[in-house]
Amino acid sequence: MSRKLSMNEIISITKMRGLIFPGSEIYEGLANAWDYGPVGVLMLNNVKNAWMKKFISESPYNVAVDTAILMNTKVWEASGHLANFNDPLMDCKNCKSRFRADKLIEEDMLKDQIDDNADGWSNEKMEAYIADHGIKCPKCGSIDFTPIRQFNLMFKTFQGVTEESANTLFLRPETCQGIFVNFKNVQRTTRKKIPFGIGQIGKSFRNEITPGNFIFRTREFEQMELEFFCHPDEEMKWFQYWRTFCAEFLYALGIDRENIRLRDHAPEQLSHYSNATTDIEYNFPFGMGELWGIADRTDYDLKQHEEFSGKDMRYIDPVTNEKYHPYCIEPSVGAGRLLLALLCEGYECETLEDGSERNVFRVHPYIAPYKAAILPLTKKQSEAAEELYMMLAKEFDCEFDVSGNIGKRYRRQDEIGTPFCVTVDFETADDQSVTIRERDSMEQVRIPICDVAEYIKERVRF
RNA sequence: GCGAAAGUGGCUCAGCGGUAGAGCAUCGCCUUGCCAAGGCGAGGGUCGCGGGUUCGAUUCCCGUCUUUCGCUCCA
Repeated sequence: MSRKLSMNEIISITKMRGLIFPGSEIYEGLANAWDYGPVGVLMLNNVKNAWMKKFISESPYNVAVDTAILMNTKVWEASGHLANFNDPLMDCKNCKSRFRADKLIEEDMLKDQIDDNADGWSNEKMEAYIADHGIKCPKCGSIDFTPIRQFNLMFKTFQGVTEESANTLFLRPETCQGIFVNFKNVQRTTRKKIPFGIGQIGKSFRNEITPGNFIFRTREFEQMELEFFCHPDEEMKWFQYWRTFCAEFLYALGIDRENIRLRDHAPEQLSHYSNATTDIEYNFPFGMGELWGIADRTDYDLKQHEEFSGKDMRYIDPVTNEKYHPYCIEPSVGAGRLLLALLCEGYECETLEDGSERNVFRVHPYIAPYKAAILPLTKKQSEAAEELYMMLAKEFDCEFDVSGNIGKRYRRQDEIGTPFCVTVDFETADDQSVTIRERDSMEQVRIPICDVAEYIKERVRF
């Protein structure tokens, strides 16, 4: 008998066990900011390593980069973020509803059958239009709006010592632009032929209005993105390929197929640059939430950068000499989100045969923060256990714990997902063997000390 | 942004106009012979913050901040 833990229980355990702490906690916190603790950082790194392993190291197609968070502002002009990530918002003072000024104007124009839009208008111009045309609040009908306030989804900062607009920089809202601007560099230096991909793990920043659901949506987050470049004729083939590949990755990590849904966007839902998009959603405790977005970005980005930079972004096929803009398939997943999905999937409260309960984090051993905990049965075995710990710590992340009775220590390890507990007991000195207790089954095997490292390594592979 | 509720040790909470308690957790000693056992002991809180009333405020009042839950917004 077992039940999944609720989000609150997970937040509580992860805080108690040093996985995730609320950000800036001693100063009343900062909404939607979270810090990874000593245990959490191991797990987060393992999530990233798993992605690197499957999407880069083991891939015949892909290579990785790590590009700067701060980029030339022209990048964001080219990508469309300066124009599209910038919403002119105004509130109705009467009913407190919030609207986008440009949308109100466009609706009004539509009503009057004027074929125009408010793109590129200044705030003053939009405010004047709304006043002149007596546009009412669509909600309550009153005409009493606040002035327009710019709400930019990009975090702004300044380079240099003076805060002048000439020095304005933005924290990147997505990592992929660092890849697009380096497309030629990477292709030239790796001599990769199409199709090939460039992956990257890195932080992105979005000034979201929406609150978080724990680490689901944060303003600072880590993306694991692949930009896969292919011939335009093969876009659908590779879109399907990566769509399946990503789903299989999740299943391999132990996520139940029942909790995964692949949702294909309807044509009218697609972004302006996309021919096809699939969201891989996970059944979080708060509902289905997007985990992985797989987008066919066409040749939009390379063409935009070609236009804004004046540099030729085409690929030259060395065999046919065909010159073209490759299409790009982008599977993008949040490291924190994936980790949250694994927490939600793995944390269970299990009722044992004797009626007692244990919290256990059933996670793929590769992701588990510690692969093994080295436990002396009593303090008499401390020295021998410590020796074993020093030996195993060279091979993988281990923990050493002497305090409390053995059962208590097993439970502590269960709560952070340690797959193996290695117990040094009274017989160890005589038979040079130890007991290995497995997390999920709670079963024990006797293994010679010299085989322990190999035994565990074999079982934590991904 | 609106409404509601809540802020007391690491966690869950109790309490009361006279400067704080429990359980769990942590640490130490004893015990320990494989799944949160037991005994003894210890540490840890200016009761979110600011102001007011009062001889005295964790308790009453006002403000403020934060969090949670709804709605709204965003996508």
